Amino acid sequence: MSYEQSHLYRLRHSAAHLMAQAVSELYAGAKLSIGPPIENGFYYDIDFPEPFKEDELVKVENRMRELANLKQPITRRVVANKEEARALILNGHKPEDEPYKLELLDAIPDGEEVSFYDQRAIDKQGKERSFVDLCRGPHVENTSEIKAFKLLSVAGAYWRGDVKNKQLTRIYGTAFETKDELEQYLHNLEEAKKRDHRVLGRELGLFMFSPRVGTGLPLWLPKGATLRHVMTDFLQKEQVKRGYEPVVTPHIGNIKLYEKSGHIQTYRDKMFPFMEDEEKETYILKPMNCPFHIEIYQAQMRSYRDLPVRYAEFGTVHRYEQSGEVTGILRARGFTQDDAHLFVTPGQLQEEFIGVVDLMQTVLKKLGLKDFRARVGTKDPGSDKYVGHDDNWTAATQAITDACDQMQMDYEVSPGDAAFYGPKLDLMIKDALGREWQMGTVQVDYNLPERFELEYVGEDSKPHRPVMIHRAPFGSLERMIALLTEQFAGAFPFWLAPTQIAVLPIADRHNEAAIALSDRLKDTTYDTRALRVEVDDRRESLNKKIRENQRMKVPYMLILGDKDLEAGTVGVRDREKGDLGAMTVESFLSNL
RNA sequence: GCCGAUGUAGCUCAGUGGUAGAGCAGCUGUUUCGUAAACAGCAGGUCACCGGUUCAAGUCCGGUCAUCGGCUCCA
Repeated sequence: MSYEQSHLYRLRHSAAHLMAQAVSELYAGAKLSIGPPIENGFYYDIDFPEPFKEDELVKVENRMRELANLKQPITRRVVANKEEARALILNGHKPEDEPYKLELLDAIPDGEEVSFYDQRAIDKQGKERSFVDLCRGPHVENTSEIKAFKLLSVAGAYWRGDVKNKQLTRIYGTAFETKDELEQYLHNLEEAKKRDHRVLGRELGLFMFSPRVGTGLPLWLPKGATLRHVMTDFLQKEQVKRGYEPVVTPHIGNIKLYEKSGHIQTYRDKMFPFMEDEEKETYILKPMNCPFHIEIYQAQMRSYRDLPVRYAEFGTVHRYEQSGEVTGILRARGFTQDDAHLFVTPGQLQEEFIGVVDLMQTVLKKLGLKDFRARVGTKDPGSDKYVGHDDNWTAATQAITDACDQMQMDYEVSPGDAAFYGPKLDLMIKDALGREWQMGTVQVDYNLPERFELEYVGEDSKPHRPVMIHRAPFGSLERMIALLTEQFAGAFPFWLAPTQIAVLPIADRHNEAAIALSDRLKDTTYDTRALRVEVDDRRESLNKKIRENQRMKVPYMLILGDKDLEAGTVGVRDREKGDLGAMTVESFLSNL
């Protein structure tokens, strides 16, 4: 049974109504809009006459409890027509008091059933308490079923999700069948916070931010920088195998290039302020790498025999994200895309797209990510933010879905989630707090080749227009590292761990042997790279060294004391399994 | 950007208008240790910043900045 059909879903929906009833009683003039159940709870968007503060949640909660205890039966009422519905919404109020509900009513197509949910009861003072809401339902049968609930937070939310509309106050809450389940959920939330990449990023020494550098501009620390290198090494090797060629391009470029690409027109408000030189030329900090790669493509005549051309670059870009949306390295203002642009003939598009999907599947497998979904972002017909001809959009969308079908990649089509220049396939994954983020992406682009008048000479000696594929299997190194950190709770798999092995001498007299062991390990190649080893020769107890290396999630600790020097062994401790006992270095290495 | 919240030592946090505190980390000394914190001492602060109220502000009020949750937007 799906969540939408479950009793829990109805319970949460009813909890939203109960909250609306409490709010209506407590705040005269509060206008209700919508209040649906969501993945982990519910919310209700309300237009309050005065700002609603978070500390008022307790008051609302208490009132909800009182109303729940009245054991109000919840009944469904279907009205005959919109006039009757209108009267029921207004219930003696003026139309301007119920603008949102009336708008919702107007949006219901004629002929469709219009239903209301009604809950009412007589309280101890003999007064009738009631609440009627325009609603499709379904609901539970009685408000007394709503026992385990909690209001969580207050947020602003635009009416109908449109910034041009008024911002309403959204109150988030959650409800469960039992108090235990509620407690468990709240406990899990606390646990999830410990996995937050911002917390682990600091504890593990991966990256930092400084107010003296700027919002959303991460500083990569040695351990984090190592992680980046391991990831880029891996991907680079995969790409070389698949015929990609590396390129490197600057961080800034002349604005004219970006005017031609269309970025300035569509992207201006997301770009850092422009720079002007003494000759009055304007430069921009690049928000995307594509125009530079296009310049490289265009620098010479291209034959159909040269195609596909695949230019790859770990390109650092800067985007001026709104202050409220910067989130650690999940959403930074400076980040590095594992970018590549493929210039292909229309006939090669399908095969190349499949090749990219195959690369992505390889990457996901290596990273150990399973819990993701694929989304095909298509054009929202109602929006004017897109560039390019409809025919090309249709062909590109077809190419994407065909490739996915052939690669047996399950996907959902999501209108409105295309890039401004073309449709795309995105890989979506959730972070520790359950928020979904886009990681890898492949985008088909007929638009930029046209804007830049890209050509190749075909078999017929005539010029033809190539198609471009933009793709980034990680998406960005920053976001991918954030997501991996949260997925693994900081305990990266061995091949990825910034420090793979810590050598722990028990006493000072073992330091020399520890360093020798470390040197030997560093000369050992694992997964095409030298092993990453650290010696912990601080004058601390063994227990303390173990504790701290355990906290740093180092996969293996090699402990070296008198017994080992004598026997020619090391004490091996596994991050998960604990003490594995003494063994020779050879047998340790062969088990890696 | 907008709505709400938070900002005290490197980190986690206490401090209820009257002389800024703890644990961990750091430093110094002692300890040389076999699988998750040895012991002792020392040092560490413009209580985010600016302004106001008050005899007196970490504490009350206003503004700014940063961070956190959400909306919109995005890799």
